[in-house]
Amino acid sequence: MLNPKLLRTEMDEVARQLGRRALKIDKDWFSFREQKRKQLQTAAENLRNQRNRNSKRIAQGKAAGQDVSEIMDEMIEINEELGTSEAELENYTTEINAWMLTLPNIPHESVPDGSTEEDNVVIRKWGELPNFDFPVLSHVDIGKKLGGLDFEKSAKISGSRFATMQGQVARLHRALIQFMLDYHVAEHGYVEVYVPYIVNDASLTCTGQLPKFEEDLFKLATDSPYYLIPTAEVPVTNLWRNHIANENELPAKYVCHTPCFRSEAGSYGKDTRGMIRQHQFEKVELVQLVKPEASWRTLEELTQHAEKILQLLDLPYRVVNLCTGDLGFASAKTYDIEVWLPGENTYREISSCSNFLDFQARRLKARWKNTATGKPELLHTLNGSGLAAGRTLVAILENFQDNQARVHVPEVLRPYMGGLETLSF
RNA sequence: GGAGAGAUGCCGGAGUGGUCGAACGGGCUCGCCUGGAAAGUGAGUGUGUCCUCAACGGGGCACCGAGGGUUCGAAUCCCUCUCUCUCCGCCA
Repeated sequence: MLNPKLLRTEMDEVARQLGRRALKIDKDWFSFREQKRKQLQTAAENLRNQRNRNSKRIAQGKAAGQDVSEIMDEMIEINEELGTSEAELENYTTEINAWMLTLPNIPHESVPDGSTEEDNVVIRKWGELPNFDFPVLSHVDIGKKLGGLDFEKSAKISGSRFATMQGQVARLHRALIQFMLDYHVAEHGYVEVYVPYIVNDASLTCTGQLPKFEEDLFKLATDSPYYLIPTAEVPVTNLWRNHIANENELPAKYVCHTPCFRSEAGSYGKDTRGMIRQHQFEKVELVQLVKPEASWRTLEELTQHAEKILQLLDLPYRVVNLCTGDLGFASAKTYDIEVWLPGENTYREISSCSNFLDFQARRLKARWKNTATGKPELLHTLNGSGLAAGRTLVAILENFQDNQARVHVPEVLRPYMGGLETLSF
C-alpha cells in the first residue's frame, strides 16, 4: 500500500508516477472522499470527546449522590449525532481503503518506461551460449528419452500444465533444490524456513496478491478463505506481520523451498508444451526484511545471490531491468534473471528479484525500532527466486546435452546425485 | 470428532460496569551507590492517528484475540468467529 499521507499531500506527483504504469488515477474521486472523511472523523472524535467527559461527570456525580439526569439527556443527543456521523464515516473509509488496496507501488526512477517485456533493459550477460554441432533437443524430448519426464501421465492424474518426474530426472530436480538451499544458507547467510503452503486471505493481501489478482490463485473450496501459495514470498514475508523488530534482528534473511501453485488464468495457449509454465512448480525463494536505508543495496546483493547459483551451474544468463509495464504490482523495481534455453533458442525468466520498499511492510505492519529516533518505522521487504527449480532443470537438460545421448550433470550437483556425472538415454 | 479451560502491555499476571491505557512483579533504559560489579535504590518504559509547539513538550481519539450487540458509560455483560492449552477418541 502506498503511504496515505503521500496520497493526501502529493497526489499530483503520485498520479504522475503511477501514470508510468499506464494507470489513470481519479484524483477528484479521491480528494472528495478524503475531504469528507477528514471532516467526519474530526466531528466524530469531538463527539466522542464530549461523551467521554460526560461519562466521567456522571460517574463522579453519582458517587457524590447528585442528580445527573441532565447530563444523561445530553448524552442521548450526543449519541444520536455520533451514530449518524460514524455511519457516514464508515462508508467513506471503507471506500477509500478498498481503493487504496488497488493502487500499485510507485516505480523507482531507475525503472525504464515501457509497456511490454520488449521494453525491458538488459543490464548484463554472463556465460557463453553453447554451440551445438547436432540437432538440439528440447527438454521435453530429452526428458521423454530419459524416461524421466512425462506430461501425459500428469494430464491423466490432474490435467494440463502438470509434470511428472521419475528416476534420475526426479533426483536431479531434488538435487537442485538441496544444492540451492545449502548454498544460500552456507555462503549467503540465509536462514532456512519451512512454512505452510496454504494461507489465508489476509496474508495474500499483505504481500499484494489480493484483492486484485485472485484469479491467478487456487482457492480452496472451504468455508474459510484459504489459498494455495503462488510463491513462498507470501508465507515467509508474513512471518513478520505485526512485528516490531529490534535492530539486532536485522537484516532478516530467509531461504525457503516450497511448491508454488498458480492458476495461470489468462495464459491460455502460452507455453503449453513442456514444463515452463505449470500449475505447480518448486522454487527456492530468498526473502529479506531490511532497514530502509539498506534496501537498494540489498536488491543488488540478493540478485547476485540468485545469479551465483547459475554461475555455479555454468548456465548462461542475462539480467534485465523490468520496464514499468512489466513490473509487478507491489514492486518498485525488479530484476529478472533469464537463463538461456537452447531448445527454445531464447532467454527465459528463471528468477525475479524485487524491492518492494515499504509497500508490503505497510500492509504487514512489519516495523523495526529505530534506535536513533526511538520510534517504530516500516521495514523494506525484498525477495527473489534463488531459483525456480523446474526451469533450472529444463536449462540443465537443454544446455548440457551432447551428441552421445547424454546430459552432463553440473559438478556442484554431483554430490547430491551420488557422484553421477551423466544421465544417459 | 467429543469434553473442558483460556486469550490483557516486552514477559508473567491482576482487574467482572464508571476517575483503567490498565495494579503488582520481572525485564529493559537512564541515574545514584561501588575501585569495578552484584545487591540495593530513584525515575522512565506500548501502538496508531489527528491537532498544537521554533523546540523540549502539550492535547484529542482509538486500541485489553477479531467482529457485532447491550448500556448514559464496556478490558469487564451478551452473541458470533479465530486461535491456544488440557483430557478422551482417531491418525501420519
